[in-house]
Amino acid sequence: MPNSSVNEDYLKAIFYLGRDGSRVQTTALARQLGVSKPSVTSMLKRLAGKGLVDYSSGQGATLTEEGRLATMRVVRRHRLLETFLVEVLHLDWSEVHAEAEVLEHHLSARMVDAIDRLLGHPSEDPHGHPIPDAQGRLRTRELVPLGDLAAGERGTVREVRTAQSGRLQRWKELGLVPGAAVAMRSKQDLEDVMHVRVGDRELATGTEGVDGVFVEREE
Amino acid sequence: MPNSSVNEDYLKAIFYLGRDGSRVQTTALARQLGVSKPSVTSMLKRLAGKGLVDYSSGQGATLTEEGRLATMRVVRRHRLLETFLVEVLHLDWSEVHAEAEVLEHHLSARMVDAIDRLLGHPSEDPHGHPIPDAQGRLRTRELVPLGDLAAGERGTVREVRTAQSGRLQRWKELGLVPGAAVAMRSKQDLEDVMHVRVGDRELATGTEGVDGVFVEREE
DNA sequence: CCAGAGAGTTAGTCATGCCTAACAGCTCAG
DNA sequence: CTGAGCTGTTAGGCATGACTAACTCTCTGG
Repeated sequence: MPNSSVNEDYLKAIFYLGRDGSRVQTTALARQLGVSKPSVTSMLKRLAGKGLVDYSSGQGATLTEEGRLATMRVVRRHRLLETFLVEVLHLDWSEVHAEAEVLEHHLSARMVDAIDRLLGHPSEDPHGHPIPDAQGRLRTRELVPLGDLAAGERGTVREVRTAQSGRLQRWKELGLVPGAAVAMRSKQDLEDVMHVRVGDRELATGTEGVDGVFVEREE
Repeated sequence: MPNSSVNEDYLKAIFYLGRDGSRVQTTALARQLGVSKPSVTSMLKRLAGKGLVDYSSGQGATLTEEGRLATMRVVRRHRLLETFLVEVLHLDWSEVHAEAEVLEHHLSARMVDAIDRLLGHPSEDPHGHPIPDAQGRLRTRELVPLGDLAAGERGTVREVRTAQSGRLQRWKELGLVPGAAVAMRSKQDLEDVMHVRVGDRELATGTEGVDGVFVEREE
């Protein structure tokens, strides 16, 4: 039995919520997926039955190795799709997430290969997320939230993490896209205001406004 | 509620089986869709409840106007997808049907428009099937099965109708593709053998071998 | 110490689609 | 005219994945 669409959504959510190594809580999954807590409990049991997650009542869930591989295949499809939608179909950077979210569950291996080939085997998607390779390996980088830069520090935007198209649109207008050079000018932590140079423009913002923008620190 | 994937498969099947204007039988649908007859009965009731088909017990089913429009939207997505898979992703003519069969249920209006635009608003798919326009209008043509040509008659291949990739592959090798000029040389009806000129090649075949190849008669 | 907030579970339901078993009605061959 | 072979239906069940109601458990604050 291949994984169903819903199935894959749970795996992805467990993957993202458990990135810090912690076990993923029922409530966190319910919130993330927009379903009730009992739905999560019952689904975790089924996923455990399929060998995709480790789960014991009340202790949260983690992916098994098999579950992690299955998740990487979904993430690979998602990120290749986003790249494809932007590069080939010329859809907007800020809109492609929702499309990819649906289609990622329905692409055959043949189509994934064809897209990968057409795009020249890209290593990251338009938002800077690394694309897992066909073996499920995912490149990792040392990134920090833009807001974590100290005054005077410089860096380069590498990833923008959000599923909200409005935020993406704003960041695009501000020049906060992967590759952009940034420099933290000053921070007033008490008022939650920071001044950041983005390319050759100045930006004043609160932490919330750039939450999800990740940069590589300049050495 | 949008139509589910299964839902759309039933509508398509009713559309194709009912092209001749007849009401579509439960058994025919069950065979076409590979499900049991009771499944069909129960689904027809639900489709009738949604106003997509006319159905009364024991009398077969037909599409309502609303059902026909919904079907045209699916057919449009399917045929645009096939064209796209061949033209852009360079998948083989004979393989794309299965892919399109899945994806047709999951394309947003935005993606359909993007594909349509990228392809330059094509009027037919790689197998020669007309693509319904965005308003659900479907061009109709006077086509006859290749095997119906009388000895001496000429024509042009316009559509190849089959979901079997092996048949498509064979026809491609034989040159039986949309646009090909054909001429019926001779027919031995008793032995079910006909000799057809395809482009500049000679082909000897039985009716079965070219069942699904439709031609436009030369005036 | 105990009340309330949260986390998490069980129990019971529902909708969607699928299945088999059983039965009813029609038609046609012998 | 009778039974075999269709057609099609009803009835009852199953898996998936969701829900609400109601419960337990644990932790924390007063």
